[in-house]
This record gives sequence, structure tokens and C-alpha cells, in this order.
Amino acid sequence: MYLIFIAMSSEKTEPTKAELDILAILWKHGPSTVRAVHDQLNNFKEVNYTTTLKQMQLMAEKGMLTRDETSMKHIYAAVEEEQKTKGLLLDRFVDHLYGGSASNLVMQLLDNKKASKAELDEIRAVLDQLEKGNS
Amino acid sequence: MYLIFIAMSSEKTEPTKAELDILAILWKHGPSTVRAVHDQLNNFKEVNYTTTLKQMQLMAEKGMLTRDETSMKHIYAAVEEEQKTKGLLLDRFVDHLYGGSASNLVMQLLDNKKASKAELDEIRAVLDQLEKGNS
DNA sequence: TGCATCGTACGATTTAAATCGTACCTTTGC
DNA sequence: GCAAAGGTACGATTTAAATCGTACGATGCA
Repeated sequence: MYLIFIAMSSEKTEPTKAELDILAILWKHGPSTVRAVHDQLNNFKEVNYTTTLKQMQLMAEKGMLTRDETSMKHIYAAVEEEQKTKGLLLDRFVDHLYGGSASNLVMQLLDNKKASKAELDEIRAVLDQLEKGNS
Repeated sequence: MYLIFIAMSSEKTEPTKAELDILAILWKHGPSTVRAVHDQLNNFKEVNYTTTLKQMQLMAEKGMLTRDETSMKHIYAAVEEEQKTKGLLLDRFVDHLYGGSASNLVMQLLDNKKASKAELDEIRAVLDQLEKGNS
């Protein structure tokens, strides 16, 4: 009897800051060429084209992006959904900084006056909806 | 007439992960020796004592920690309040991942089933309290 | 056809963070 | 008094992230 192990790199690895910038662009615009991503990137960050290229190649190697090579201009796309990735990061954030307590985080968020009146209302609406769904 | 500039390193610099671990311990236990911090640290992370020492020295140099050298066993303390630092990190997080929208973040937080029923109630309580205060 | 343009490939470098090894000083207990 | 234990200092190294320079293949068009 044989056991076959498949290397899955199942270790959920957090994207770095630079990687996240690229992911954000891909999430927003869908599958794109390096050039397209790079142009977007340069709107708020100056880097060399080859830097973006290399970064995206590495990300593809890591399994973070897929790449379609049928045309010479390769098309890259994010592998993980936006919500899934952000959710993971958020989880880590809550765990690390707020001992896993979401309500603690929210409390701070509100104190931080980062939340306007409109946002408060919206948050309440989300709560209401959620409780309706649960009951 | 002279202008005198005082170097303030006012650039709010985010603590790194390792630094945050140390800060968390200092926040929790108050001013401590390196040894004390290191022992706490080793509860969940294996590092050499001198690593912790060096890290804390660097943090002191950066102005992140103060140090009382009157005794040979130096006593370190966090300069910034826990809430203030966490608030800053939270702000950055919201800005970077949720376009600055606190309610978006909360929505995800709730979806994430990171929030139990009890937490939902608590969050609602926070909201209520806040609105009472505002009106 | 030949050259300018746009693309990928990839090694090398730079920068920042984290870690460790070694030297050396102080205190304590016997 | 002196060795062991425990403290600080700090250069050097390792690791990871980010960036860049250079080489070279495709494509398009005068």
C-alpha cells in the first residue's frame, strides 16, 4: 500500500503589502496584462515596469495568480476571491490585535471616530439584517 | 532670524510583527525587564534571549520604548498607549483594505462568522451607547 | 528587411527585519 | 576571592521583500 502526498502548499500565506496592491488591482479590473496592472499601480506608487513584472511572476509561482500564456501578452488573474483573502487578513488582524474579539475591534473602530453617522446607521442595518436571518 | 528645526521623527511608523509582540507584552504587564518580556515571549515563540534584547534596544532607539537605566536591570516601557497604537493600525488597515469604510469592514467581520451571537449583542450595545451619547 | 517598440526572463542588488554569537560587566553565594 | 549566573552591548549574519538592469524574443510597419 502506498501513500501519496500531494504538495499543496496549503499554508495560507498572507500577501505582502506590494502583493496586496497588485491583487487589489486585479480584483477591481479582472484579469489583466502586466502592463495594465503596472499603469494602475503607477497612479499611486512609482516603480519600474520590470519590478511589477517580476512581482507578478513570483506571485504566479507562489500560486497566488494564474497566468494565461496563450497570447504573448500574458494575462494574469487573482486565484483567491477578494472576500476570501480579505477575510483571512481580517481574521489574523482580529486575532493578533484584539485577542480574537470582533466586538473589541468594533468598539475601537467606533471610538476612532473613523465611523461617521451614516456609517453607524449602515452598521446597524447590517446587524439588523443579520439577526433577522438568524432568528 | 533663525528657524530651528527639531527632528521629531514624526512619521508615525508602524510597529513590525515582532515589535508588536513585545509591545503587547509591555501593555499587558506594564514596565518590565528584558528577561520578563522574553519569558512571556517564549510562551508562544522561540527566540534567543539576545534577540529579544536587541529588538528592545532598537525599539528604544526608535523611540518606541523608554528605558530606565537606574538599575542594572533596565526597565522598558511602551511609549504609546495601547489604544492609540492599535487605533493607528486599525485605521491603516481599514484604509488599505476597505477603502476607508468602517462599515464595509464590519460587514465582512460579521459575514466571517467571526462574531458570535454574544458578540453581535455586544456590538449592538456599543452602537446604542454611542448614539445615546451623540444625541 | 531592418529597426523601433513592446513583451518576457531572470540574475543581482538593495533594503529592511529578525536573529544570533561573542565579548564583557555585575551581582551573588559559598 | 572567585566562579557561576545573569545582565548589557553590539557587530555580523540570515532571511525575506522589493527593486532594478540587462538580455533577448515577438511584432509591426516604413
